[in-house]
Amino acid sequence: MNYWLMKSEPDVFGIHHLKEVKIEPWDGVRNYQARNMMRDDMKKGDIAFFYHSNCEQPGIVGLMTIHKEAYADATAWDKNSKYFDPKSSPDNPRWQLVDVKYKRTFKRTISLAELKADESLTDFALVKKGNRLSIMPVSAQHYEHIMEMI
DNA sequence: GCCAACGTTGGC
DNA sequence: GCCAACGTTGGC
Repeated sequence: MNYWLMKSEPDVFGIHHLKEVKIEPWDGVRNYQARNMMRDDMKKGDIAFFYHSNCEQPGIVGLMTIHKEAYADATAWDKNSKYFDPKSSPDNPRWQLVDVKYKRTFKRTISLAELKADESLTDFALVKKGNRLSIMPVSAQHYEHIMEMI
C-alpha cells in the first residue's frame, strides 16, 4: 500500500467535483517525474491526499483512492484539449494517467501553512522549497501524522 | 553536451 | 499581479 498527494486547482477540478462524479481520470499531467510515479508506482487501492493548489487556501482537503492503474492520456492527442501535446499519439503515447475514486472530504482544510509549521513534516516533499511536483509520494509515517491533524 | 531563453507552477 | 523556482527547448 502506497500513499500519495495529488494537486489540483479547485477552480478547474476540486474535491467537490470529484465527489459528484465519483471516479475521474487524472488527466493533464505533463511532467515526467509525476508521470513516472503514476506509471510505475501507483497501484489500485493506493490512497491519495487531494490537495487544492493555486487558490485562496492551499492545502489538503480530502482523500481518494487509485481506482485504475496507469493508461494512456488521450487528451494529449486531442487538438481541442488544453493538454494537447503534438509529440504524443495513440501509437506512441507520451503521457499517462490513472483513474481516481472519491473517498472523503475532511471537515476542514489542512492548510499548507499548517503543514509547513509542523515539525514532524519537515522532510515531507510538499513543504520543501521550490517543490512544484503535482504528484508526490507520502510516507506511511507522514500519512498517519497528517490524518491525526484533521 | 552546454546553457540561455522561455514557459509553467503556485505561493503570496 | 508578482516573482522565485525549476523544467524544457533548441541553437550551437
